[in-house]
Amino acid sequence: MAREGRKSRAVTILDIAKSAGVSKSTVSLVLKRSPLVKEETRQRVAGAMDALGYVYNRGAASLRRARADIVGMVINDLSNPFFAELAIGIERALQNSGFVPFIANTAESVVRQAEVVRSMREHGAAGLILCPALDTDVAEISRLEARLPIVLAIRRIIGTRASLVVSDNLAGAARATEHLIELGHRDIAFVGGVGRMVVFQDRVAGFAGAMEKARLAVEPARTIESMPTKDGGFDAMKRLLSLDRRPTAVVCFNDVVAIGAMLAIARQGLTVGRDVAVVGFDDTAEARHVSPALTTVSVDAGSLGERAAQMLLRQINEGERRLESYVGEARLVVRESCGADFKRRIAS
Amino acid sequence: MAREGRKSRAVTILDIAKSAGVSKSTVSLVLKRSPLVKEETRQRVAGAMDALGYVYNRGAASLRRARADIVGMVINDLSNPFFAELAIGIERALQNSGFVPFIANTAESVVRQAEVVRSMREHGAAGLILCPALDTDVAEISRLEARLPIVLAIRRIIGTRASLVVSDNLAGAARATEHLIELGHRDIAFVGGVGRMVVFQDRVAGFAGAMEKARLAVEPARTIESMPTKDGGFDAMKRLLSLDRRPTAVVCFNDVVAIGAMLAIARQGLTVGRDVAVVGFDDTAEARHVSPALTTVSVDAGSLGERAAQMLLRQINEGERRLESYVGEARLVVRESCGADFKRRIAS
DNA sequence: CCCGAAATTTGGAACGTTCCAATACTCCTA
DNA sequence: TAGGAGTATTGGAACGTTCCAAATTTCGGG
Repeated sequence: MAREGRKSRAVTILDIAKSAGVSKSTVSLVLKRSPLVKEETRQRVAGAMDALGYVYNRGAASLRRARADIVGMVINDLSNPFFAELAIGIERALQNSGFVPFIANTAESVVRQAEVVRSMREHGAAGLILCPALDTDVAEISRLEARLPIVLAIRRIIGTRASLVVSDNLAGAARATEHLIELGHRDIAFVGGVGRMVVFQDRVAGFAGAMEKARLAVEPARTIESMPTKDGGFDAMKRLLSLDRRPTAVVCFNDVVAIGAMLAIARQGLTVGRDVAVVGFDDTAEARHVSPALTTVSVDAGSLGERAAQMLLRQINEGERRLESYVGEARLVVRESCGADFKRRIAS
Repeated sequence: MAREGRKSRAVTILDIAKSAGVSKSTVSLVLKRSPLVKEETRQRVAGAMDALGYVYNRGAASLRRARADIVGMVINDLSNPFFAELAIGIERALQNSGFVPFIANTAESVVRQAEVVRSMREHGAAGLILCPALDTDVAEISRLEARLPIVLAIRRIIGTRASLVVSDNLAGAARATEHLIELGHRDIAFVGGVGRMVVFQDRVAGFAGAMEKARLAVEPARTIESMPTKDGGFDAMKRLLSLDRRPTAVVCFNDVVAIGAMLAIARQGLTVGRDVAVVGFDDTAEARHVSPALTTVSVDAGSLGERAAQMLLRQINEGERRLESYVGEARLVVRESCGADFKRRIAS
C-alpha cells in the first residue's frame, strides 16, 4: 500500500490526466476551479481524482508560484493561557483565508526564536505573526521586517516600525490604579514583571501616571520586579509584605503574577480584598476561577489574535508595505480581589 | 527590496554557485554538510550564502526528495490547558528531530478536522498526531491510517488499530474513587463528560469498578453527563444536588468539570471538601490554583505529548508499519477538595 | 614525469505543479 | 462552404532542489 511521504510514487496530476483522458493542463485548471473547463470534463476529472485517491501537492504548486500558503505564528509562551487564546484567535481568523498556520513556541528563548523564524522562512511562509521572546534584538526584527510581512503581537519592540497589535497597557494599568484609589487606597504598590520588557514599562507608566494624578507618591521601593510567573509573583509579594509600612493594595503585572501574590498574602494570614487589595492584568480564564475572584484588566487575547491575523493578511495581499497598528481596549473587570465588595458591605 | 513570497526572484542555489565559482551541485553538498567537499570551498560557499542572504527552499527540496519535513498536530481544543500542555510537549520532542510541527485546532468539529487533515496531507506531512474531535468516524481514521503514519493521542477510537498514547483513565478513576471510599464516603456520584466519548466510558468504568469492589451501589441516576466544560460541570452538579438523597462525594470527568461543580456546590451554600468531596482528572495548572485546591488525577499532558511525538518519529523512520501504544500512568494527587484535610483535622 | 587511486566537483535529469502561447474544436454567419 | 469568433484544451518551459553517474583534480609512488 502506497503511503505518502515515502518512496513509492504518489498519484500526480499526470496520472489523473491519463485516467481521465485529458492533458495535465486541464487537470490543473480543474484544480483551480477555472470556469474555462467544460462541466462534463470537470466531472470526469473529478471522478478520476477520487478514484485514484489524488492528493494535491502544495509544495510543488508553491514552488512554481513562488509563494507558499502558510503563515507562521511564533509564540513566546504557549503554556500561558493568554497566549494560547491569542493563538486560537489567529487560527480562527486564518481559517478561510487559504493560509495555514505554522506554530512554534519559543519558550522565551531568543535562540529558539531565531531557529523557528528561520525554519518558517525556509518553508516559504508568506508572513509571520511574532510575539517576541524576551530580549529580542531590535536589529533582528528590522532585518526580518524588511524581508517579509510581519505583525508584532502583544509585545512592542521600540525602534522597529513593524505592524503592531497590542493592548492598551498604559490606560489599562491607569484604570486599575484609579479604581483602587477610588476605593480609598493610598499605599499602592506595583508587583511583578521585568523592567526590560516594554509591556512592563507601559503598565508601570500607567500606574505611576494615575498615582501622580491623584498626588500620591510612587516609591521606587514599591515597584517590585519578578519573573512573570506565579512563583515570581509569590516571592515579590512576600518581599513586599516584609516592608515596614506595607501597602494596602497592589497592581500586578498580570494575572499569573497576581495569583502568586494572592497566595503569598494568604500564606501570611492576611485576607485578599480586605487586608490587601489585588488587581491583575489580562483576564485569563483563571482570573474568574480563583478565590477570591480576581479583579483584572481584560484584554481579550482572542480578538487581538484575530486582528493580528487580519492585519497580516492585508499586508500580504496588498503587496507593498502597509503598516498599521492596533491598540486593543483594556477594560477593568471588577471582581472580588480588589475588595470593592468589602467596602460596599461595610458602607451598607 | 526583494521580499520573500513575492514575484521578485529569490536568491537560489545557482546564484550562490555563480558567486562562489562552483557548481550548484557543490552548493547542494555544502547545504547538507557533506564531508565530500573541501573545507576551503565550503567556506567560500558559506560566505557567498550570507553575503547574498540566501534562504534555503525546503519546498523545492522536499519536492525532489518526495518527503517533507513537517508533521501535523491536530488538537481538538487548544483552549483547554490540558491540550495546550500536550501540544507543547509534542513541540518540545520534535525540536531536534528535523521536523517542524504544523498545528491546527479543530474545536471539536469533525468537519474542520477533515479540512485540516486534508490540508496537512496536501502539504506533504510525514505524519500526524491526532486528538480526534468528538464523533470522529472510525472509517475515516482507518482510511487515513492506511496512508500515512498516525498517532492517536488522548482519545482512543475503538475499531482502529492506530498507534496510541493515552492515560490510564480506568485505573485513575478507580484510584480516585477508592480514595473517596477510604475517606469514608459511601454515596458517590460521577459527574460530567458525554457518554459517546471513550474517555468517558473508561473513567466511568474505573469508577464503577472501584464501587463494586467495595460492594457499593452505583446508581445510574448518579452518573450525570454534561459537556466537558465548566458550565457543563456547574449544571450537572446543580442537578445532582437537587436529588432527594444527595451524594457526599463526586468523581468528576475532568478538572474543568470539577471546577464548575465546585462553583455549584459553593453557590448552594455548601462547603467543598466538608459537605461534598470533589475529585477531578487531568491535574491542569488550574487545579492547583482554585480554592480549595482540587484533588485530582495527574496525567502529565506534556510528557504524553512527548511520547506521542517520539512514537510518531519512530513510525516515520522505521518505514513500515510499527504500531505501539503507551498508557501513561495516572497518579492521584491529594489536595483539599476531597476533604482529606478535614478528616485529618477532626481525627487529631 | 607518468599512473592509478583517492578526493572533489559537476552537468543533466528528475520531482509535481502553474503559466503561457498556441492549437483544436464548435458553431454561426455571410 | 469558407471564415471567424468563441470556447476548450494542450504541450512545453519554468520553479529550486537532490541525486546519480561521470568528469576532473590532486597526490603519492615508481
